[in-house]
Formats: sequence, C-alpha cells, structure tokens
Amino acid sequence: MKYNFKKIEKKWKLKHKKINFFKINKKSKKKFYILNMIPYPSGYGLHVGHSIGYIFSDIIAKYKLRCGYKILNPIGFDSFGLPAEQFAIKTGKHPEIIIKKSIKNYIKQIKNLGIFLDLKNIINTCNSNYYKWTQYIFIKLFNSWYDNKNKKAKNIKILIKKLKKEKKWEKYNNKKKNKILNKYRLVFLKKSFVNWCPYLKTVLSNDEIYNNKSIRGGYKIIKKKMLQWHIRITKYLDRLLNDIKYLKWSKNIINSQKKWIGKKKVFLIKIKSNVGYIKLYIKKKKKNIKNIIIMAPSYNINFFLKNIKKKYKNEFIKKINKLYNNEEIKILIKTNLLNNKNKKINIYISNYFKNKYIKGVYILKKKNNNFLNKKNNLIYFLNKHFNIKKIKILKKIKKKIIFNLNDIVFSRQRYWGEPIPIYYKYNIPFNIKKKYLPLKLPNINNKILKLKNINKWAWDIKKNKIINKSKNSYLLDINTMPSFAGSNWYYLRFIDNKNKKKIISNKKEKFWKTVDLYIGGSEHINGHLLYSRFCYKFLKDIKIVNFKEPFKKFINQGLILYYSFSIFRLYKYKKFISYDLIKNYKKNNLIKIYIKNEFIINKNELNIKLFIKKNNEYKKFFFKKKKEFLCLMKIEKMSKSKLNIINPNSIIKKYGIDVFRLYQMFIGPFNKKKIWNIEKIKGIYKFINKIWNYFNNLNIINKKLNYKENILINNFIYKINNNLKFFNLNVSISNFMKFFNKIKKKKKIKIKILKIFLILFSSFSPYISEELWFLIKNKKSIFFEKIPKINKEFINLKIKYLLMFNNKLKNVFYIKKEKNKKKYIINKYLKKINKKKIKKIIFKKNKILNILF
RNA sequence: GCCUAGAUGGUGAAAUAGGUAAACACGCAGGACUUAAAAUCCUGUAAUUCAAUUAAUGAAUUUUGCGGGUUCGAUUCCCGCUCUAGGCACCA
Repeated sequence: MKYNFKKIEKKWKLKHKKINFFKINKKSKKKFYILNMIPYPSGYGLHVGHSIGYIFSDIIAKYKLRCGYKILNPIGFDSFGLPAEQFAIKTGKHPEIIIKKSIKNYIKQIKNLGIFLDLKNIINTCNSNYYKWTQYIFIKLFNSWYDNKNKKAKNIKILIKKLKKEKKWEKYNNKKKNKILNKYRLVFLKKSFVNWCPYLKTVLSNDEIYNNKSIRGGYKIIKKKMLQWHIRITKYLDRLLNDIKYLKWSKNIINSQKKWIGKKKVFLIKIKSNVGYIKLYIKKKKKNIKNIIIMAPSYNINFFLKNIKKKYKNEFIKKINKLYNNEEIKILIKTNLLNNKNKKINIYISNYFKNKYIKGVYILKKKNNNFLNKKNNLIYFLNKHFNIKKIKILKKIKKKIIFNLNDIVFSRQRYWGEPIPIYYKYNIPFNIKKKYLPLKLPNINNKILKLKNINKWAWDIKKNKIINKSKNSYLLDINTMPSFAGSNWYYLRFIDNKNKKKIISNKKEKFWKTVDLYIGGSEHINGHLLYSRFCYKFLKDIKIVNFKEPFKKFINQGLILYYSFSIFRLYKYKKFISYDLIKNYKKNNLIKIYIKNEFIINKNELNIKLFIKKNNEYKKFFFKKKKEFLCLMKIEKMSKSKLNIINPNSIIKKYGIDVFRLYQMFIGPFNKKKIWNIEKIKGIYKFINKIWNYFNNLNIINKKLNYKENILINNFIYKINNNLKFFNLNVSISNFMKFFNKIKKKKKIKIKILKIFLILFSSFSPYISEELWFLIKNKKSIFFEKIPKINKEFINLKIKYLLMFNNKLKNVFYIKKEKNKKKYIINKYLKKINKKKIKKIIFKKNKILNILF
C-alpha cells in the first residue's frame, strides 16, 4: 500500500491548526528563541533557499519544544526595498499592493512546509505600526551624541549644556550651532557619492549597473556627490570589536566581522608639495618612501585640484568618475615626486583597488608588479598639465589607529522605504516628535515614484500634520531609509509585537532576553549582522534593552546555488552578442542581462523567438550569432535578481511535505553551500514509503525492552541528540535510516521502540509521524510527548580499539568499560608478540594500539 | 585586487579531539517476483594489478583539487599554488 501523503497531510494540517504549539510550555521558565533572518517577499515567491532555513529552524524548535522549552520561532518580511519599486514602475501598480500580494503568497507557501506558525506574530517592515519604531530609533540617533569618555551614547541636550558653558556658543547663529551639532549627532548629514544616471535623472543601485552603464536601457552612469544622512557607526567600532568575545559564532564569521571592521595600527605620514598635502598610512615607521604610491579614486583629490586650470579640471573630474566601477585597471595620473633623498616616487590614482573605500593610499610592494606591467593601460594625463616637483615629507610621524569601516550612508533617493522623520526650517533639520509618528509614506499613482514629486510633503509645526508645500510650510526630507533600517532591530519586536507604547516592554525582554539561535545566509555576515549589533548597542545605551549582544549564537545557512543564464547587450546599440562572440568586443561596452531559464534550450542556447515574445522591450533588437545564440551559463546563488529561482511548490505537490522537509535537510550539511539538485529525492520518498508499509504490517508486542534492545535504542537516542546539538541534520537522517534498516527485519516489535522512533522522527517529518503515532494507538498529538531521556547505563559499554602493526590494521577489538586501562590492554596484546623486536608502542585511550617493529 | 569559505567514488555526501577513508543514500549493473511494465525485495559497486574461477573469494598497490612539510600515522595541522562560490558599502 502506498503512502497517501495528500490525504494524511491535509488531515493533520487541519488538526494542527487547532493547537497553539507556542503555548505548550507556557509556564516553563526555560525559553528558546530561534529566529530566521526575515526575507524580502519578492513576486517570484519563496524559493528552496528560503525553505531550507524555515524547515531547519522548525525542526530544532519542535525538538526543543519537547525538551521542555517555551518556544519563540516567528517569521517576518523585510518588505521595503528596490525590487518592489522597480516592479511598480514597470507595471504602474503601487508597491504596497505588490508586497501585500507577495506576502500572502509567502505565508501560503510557508504554511505548506509543515512548520509551526504563529500567524499573530508576524512582522512586516513596511507596515506603519512597525516603521513607526524604525523612525523612532532614527530620531533617537538624531538626538544622540557619543560621549568618548564614558563610551556611551547620550542625549544631545547634555552636549548642548556643555557647549553652552563656552562663551562662544551663545554668539553663534542657529546655522552655525546646527553645523556643530551635526558633527556630533549619531545620524548626521554629509556629502557622499551616488551612482547618478543623467539620462534617467535618478540614482541607481549597484545592482542596476553593469560596466558603468544602467542595465535597463544601457545608459551611462556617473558618480555624483549628494548630501546624505549617515550613521556614525565608527564611534561604536571598538565596542563592536571587543564584544565579539561574547559571541558563540563560528570562527570564520567572527574573523570576517573583525576584518570588515578592520582595526589597524598605522603610522601617519604627510607629504607636502607645492600644491598641498597627501596623507599616507604605512605599516612601519619609515621616513623614506621608495616605492610607488597608489591612491584609490575616492581619495580626496582636492589635493590635485588646487593648481589645475579650469579647462582641465572638468576633464580631470570626468576621468576620476570613469575610474569607479571600471573593471580594467586604468591609471589616471602619473606625477613625479621626489622623496627626501631626491629619488622619484610615482603617484598613481587607480582603480587597482576595486574597493573604493580603501583608506587613502597604498604603497606598492615589489611583489605586486603586475600592476605596473599593465602599462598599456596607462593614461598619462595630469603630468602634462601641471608640475608637482617640490615635496617634503614632514618630520612628524604619528601613530594612529584606523578602521576599514566608514560611517554608513543612511538615505536613499527612493520612494519605497521608511520616510525620514525630519523637516527643514531654514535649512536646519528638525525631527518630528514621537507623538506624531509614524510619518506615513504618502500614496502616489505616478509612474515616477519620488517623494520629491509629491505636493503634499511638508510639515505643519503647529498642527503637526503633513500639508501641501507652500512658501510658508516646512519641507519634509525627500529621502527614505535604506532597506536595512527596518531589519536592524526586528528581533526585538517579535518579543513584544503588539506593544503600542514602547518598542519592547521590560518584563518581556527580561524573560526572552536575546535570540538564542539566529539563522541566516552567509551573504549577510558583514552587513546585516554588524548593523544589527550596532543598533542593539545603541538601544542599550539609551536603556531600551539590557543585554550585551542581540544574537548569542548564529549559524549561517549555506547558500543554495543554481544555474543562471545571462546575455550580453552592446552598449549604445540595440544588439545582443552571442557569448562565443563577445571576445571580439571591448568588455566595457557590454552590459550583462540576466534571463530566465525558461528561454534556454540545449544547455545554454537562447530560444530567441520565445524570449522576444515574452520581453516586448527587446522586440527590435538584433541578435548577433554564428550558428546558435549562446548565453553565459554560471552557477550562482539562487536569487530573484539572478532569475534562477526554484519554487518548492511543484516538488511538494509531487512528493509531499514530509518528504520535501526530509530531503532539504538530507542534501548536505546545513552551513555549506550546495548546488540544487532534485534527483536524490527519490531515496527519501522510498524511505518514507518503507516506514509507512512497515508500520502498517506489524505485530506489536507490549513488553519491556531486553538488554540488547536497550543498548540499541539508547545509542540511537544518543546519536540523534548529538547530531541535533551540532546541527548535523543530514547525519541524523542517516541515523534514522540506519536504525530503521535494523528494526525493519523484525516482524514482531516492541511498542516502546516504535514510540521513541516516531517521537524523534516527528521533528523532521511531522505528518506521517502523527498518523503512525495514532496508528499505534496513542490519543494525543505527538507534539505533547517529551523527548525520551537517555539511560547512560546502556551507552558506550564497549570501547572499540584498533590494533595496528606498523600503522597497518591487524584487528579490531573491544574492551569493556571497566577494563579500559592502558596497562591491561598492552599486557593483553603483547603476550602474543615477540617483545625483542618491538621498537615502539603507541597507545591512545579509546582509540588505538599501534606497535612498531 | 582585497576579505571569507569550499574542493572526498559516476552523484549528494559521512568520518567526535590527527587513528579502519567512502557510513547513509542516489545512480548504475545483475538477479527474484511479473505475460509485461511500474513498485518491491536481494546482490554487487573508489581505482589499478595479481592470483583464482564451477562457485565463493583472496592478496597487493594507489586514492580525499595540485606541490611540499610536521608526525609512528594527515581528508583533518602548517606552508605554497589552482579552481569554484560568497562579500566588498544603493540586491536583500
């Protein structure tokens, strides 16, 4: 008889609806807060990279629940951000409608993964009840400064009091006062670069750009400086670094964070020339610089601009802009400086460092000569037009500590994000008071989604309301927050989601404390985790939370990779170039565009007809090819932006939820990347069917376990527990199979063995376990059952030893626990051997006896 | 370019603190059942060589991306490479 998963899963889904699993251990003092990073709800739906995380955390939660913990395992959606806005522009629908639809679909899909879901505790970052508090945190940052002495954020009022003691302060006008305060505020205004598309007249994200051109349309991009909100995370870097010691994270993630913060002790050297200063950071205290100096294009180029004629100035800036995002190495400037021994030092500005945020300057070592070998690319430009000859290295060499991480840009020139709760009065920023939050994002029907375009976007300071722009009204900030604003702190809100007065109540925080196990993709290791830790530390300073770190333990979910396909468009032309022909074109003139794999035939050939049919905008394009039009095929992370998503729905339809859950855990270790492949699911499908058939043809005995059975079952529990402890779920599934292979031969079986098997198995495959649980005459859901305890008497009774001669295995022997002593074992086995010949005896407890001749 | 990981049979993978490499599966091959197929069950399955062949089997060597090192012993530790993936600040 085949296992009819459709019928059984439907039945148990309904029954489970009536049980609130999160209240099972309501009175327990032990708690377990497990959390997945919340996803972005894209229109493509949940993919197998998401579901693997949900299933994983659900298995752990179901296990912990029956160990007696009170469980919190919520879900949420990080729903502000670019893709919805892009989709809105394309289709004319409002992003909110798109997001709502997506979320509905996501929840439907998550429900279909067999997980315990608390529908009352869901976070949606674009909900004004939620982003009210995101705005509140922004205001708190705005009204705080960092007291370096106490190493703590404090209210700006305290700073003003201090400043008032200085006589000058009162004399300053408001503008000047604001300028000074801006230097202290934890969120502050500063100019920084954005990707500006002159043709589209918008700022574009890095994702929308390839080779310095916009992917959509293929227009040029330039770097443009704009006034932006920044978060002064640099004040917290020392604390973020020091507190790493409290984290139970894996070494590589901790290392990655450390490097990303990038604390370095360096020496500061200033070089003075006839045109200005260059600052150099070097590792060793040296007065002579022999090597070549390379500067990142982001370095303060004003140094060069001072003595340059206007005519060339513009050209210079253009060339600097070009250097950003260029993939090829290009060198812009070569000047001839002399060090104090009158030897030449060359200075280059180069995109040799793709990381444009590299601090200042790099001194080239001889090793990295390939930089200079690319002489073909040198553009000698500036040295033609001005002379820098006299230079001097100033004598003072200062020790300094620098960090890799800079203050974070916190504003976006977009519509679909949290509005920044700031209005401007005579160009001075003021925050909207807490009472009047949320500052709601206005509705727009226009296709160009920008707060700038909205007429009703000014603040009435008397009525505290949004009003129409006019001469007398105060304009609201036209930027929105970046998408990580809302995801910085959601882990707190889940604890107390419905609280209208506070972010989180003291009482609830005291119980749930912080996240016990946080799960997320490795791509978030640097960004999200660091920003969240920063946010938590700030909230601690202002006494909203009370612990040191937000995530006690973090495990990173290995990325799911899959085949992605892309085609290349020739810049300025309505032309696509087949992948085998792109060698003939300059790299910089090509724009890479991802396409869905439904247009692919024969490995990596494009079905042009179908592609044009479904993508109207490319109707008039020419496809240059030899025989077939080929695409670039790569294996990359599964993501909506790469259009290589696999949706679990069809798999679940074919094999059922239980099989899918088991399969996703079986395909490999959770924290390692894996290429998606569905072939192996048959093995799991067989396994589930075998279990079903076995339970349906049984003679069950109601007797106590004998000695052998006790050993078997206790070791089994031990193994499963151990695997769960170290999160090796793929191995625990193997152990289920092994155990089942052992018991399936018996036609008469004791009920206790079956019960234990099902209780442990139900965390992985809940529905079949419930059905079989009732089949063997239980009357209450299996999830009310406690995880069986191990009887240590039956574990590791005999210890396995390897007997080796000259490192070659001769025999395997077992020693009883009581006799597991070096002397006893050596004596026992040396009797058999001629002792004169022995060179060395190597004995390792619980492992090996190796005799060398 | 910089940073962080990874690489084990035909495939997914396992191997606790350096101690039997390849557990558990998929696939494949052969067999049983069946008119047939599916399903199920059984057997074999890292490679090479040798011995043996009615059958069962036995023995040796090599093997964890490549090249070194430490060690009685390395998939595991160290050094140097290669390739792949992720991150590099406006994808989330």
